[in-house]
Amino acid sequence: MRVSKEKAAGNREALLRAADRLFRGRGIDGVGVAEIAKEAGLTHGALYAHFPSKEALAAEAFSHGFAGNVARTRALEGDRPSFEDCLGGLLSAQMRDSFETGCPMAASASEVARQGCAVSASFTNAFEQFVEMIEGSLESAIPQARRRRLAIAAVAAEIGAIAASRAIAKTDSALADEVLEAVRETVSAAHMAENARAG
Amino acid sequence: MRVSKEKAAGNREALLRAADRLFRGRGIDGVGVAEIAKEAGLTHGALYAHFPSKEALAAEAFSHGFAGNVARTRALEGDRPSFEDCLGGLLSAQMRDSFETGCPMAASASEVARQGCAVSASFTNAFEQFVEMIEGSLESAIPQARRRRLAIAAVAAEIGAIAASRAIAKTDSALADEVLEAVRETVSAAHMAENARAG
DNA sequence: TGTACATCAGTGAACGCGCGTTCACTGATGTAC
DNA sequence: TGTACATCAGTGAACGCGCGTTCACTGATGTAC
Repeated sequence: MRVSKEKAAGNREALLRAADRLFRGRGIDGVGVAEIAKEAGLTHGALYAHFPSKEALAAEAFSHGFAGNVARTRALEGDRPSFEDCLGGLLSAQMRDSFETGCPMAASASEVARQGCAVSASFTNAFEQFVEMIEGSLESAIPQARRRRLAIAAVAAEIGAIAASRAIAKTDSALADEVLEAVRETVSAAHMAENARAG
Repeated sequence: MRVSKEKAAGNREALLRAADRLFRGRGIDGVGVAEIAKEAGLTHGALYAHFPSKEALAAEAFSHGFAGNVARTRALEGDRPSFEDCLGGLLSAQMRDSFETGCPMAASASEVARQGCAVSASFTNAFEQFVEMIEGSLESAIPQARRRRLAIAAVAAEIGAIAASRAIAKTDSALADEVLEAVRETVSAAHMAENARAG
């Protein structure tokens, strides 16, 4: 039966949150639309009143989830965290172990490459936003082009480090921790080199 | 009907090659056992004479494919490529665009985190081998612990860079290229800093 | 404000399909005599 | 070397199941009068 506009908007939001959580935890191919709808307190048919297809839902859920992570990070780290603070927050065991709230890009990077354009566009958009956020934490003495380069590398390295650390953790937790630390230290070293160069 | 031992071994090999190729291209969840068997010239039932389950096949296919990539890389780059040669070969548009022969770790990093122990163990093993290979390209003036750290970071960054670049390529090919270059330059900068430090 | 009615979010059965795995069977291979 | 037979790689039908999507229907909501 028909529900109020407010209720419908709330249901849509619930679908996005459920999809985001489940997709991060088990992958887009690993979760069915029925389970998403059930978690949102609906039946699967209702999902198609809000989204034309599972892929469209995935694309929107990714954007939605990423925006949530950005907001949470901002609240946690304040207005102007240092570059090293960012690295520390992103490349932590906590970020690795929280599948459903951790970095959505690391959770789905290799999967997105096989999805359609809508999902790729959401990923790209999130990547750009993420880069700008990291770029903002870099000292203005470093030329802009070099800030951007370092920020891009930091984001890409973070994605690889978290994804690899997660894949390894089930087998060798010491190595999984080592991966996070190695990337943290190495990106930080590149940062210091840029600072030294900038004088 | 029964086939000769040689033929059976050949069929097993064909199954591994087909599984490796298809899993890299479309993900483990994205390919069915029937298609793998068909590509190997068999029916799906035969697969279970060689592997106890799809997951076991995935784990072995991953190891098999990774070993193939290592052999191919060795043949291409000779005995002692420089660290920068390694980076250039790994972080190239060619490596990004060849889904089925490119880096298997980048192709499945975020997926492996959700698979069982067997797949995780294969991934971990490959990661370690990869790190040792990169470590071998570093100057011996750098202390061993620092060589290892840099090698781990390079491998993790490579995985993230290729996976992200693939995810982005469908939407923004310029940014996809920028990612590869940024990681190449940044890891190279960290390498130079280590060399300078080592004197 | 009260009434009649069009709208449409949500339901749940049904669609065709492919999934991973099992199993009775086949028949060439490999072995024991 | 020749023969009888056990082995087992491979076949293909069948298992139960969940998938994404569609659709006739329901009934509360929102609107027009």
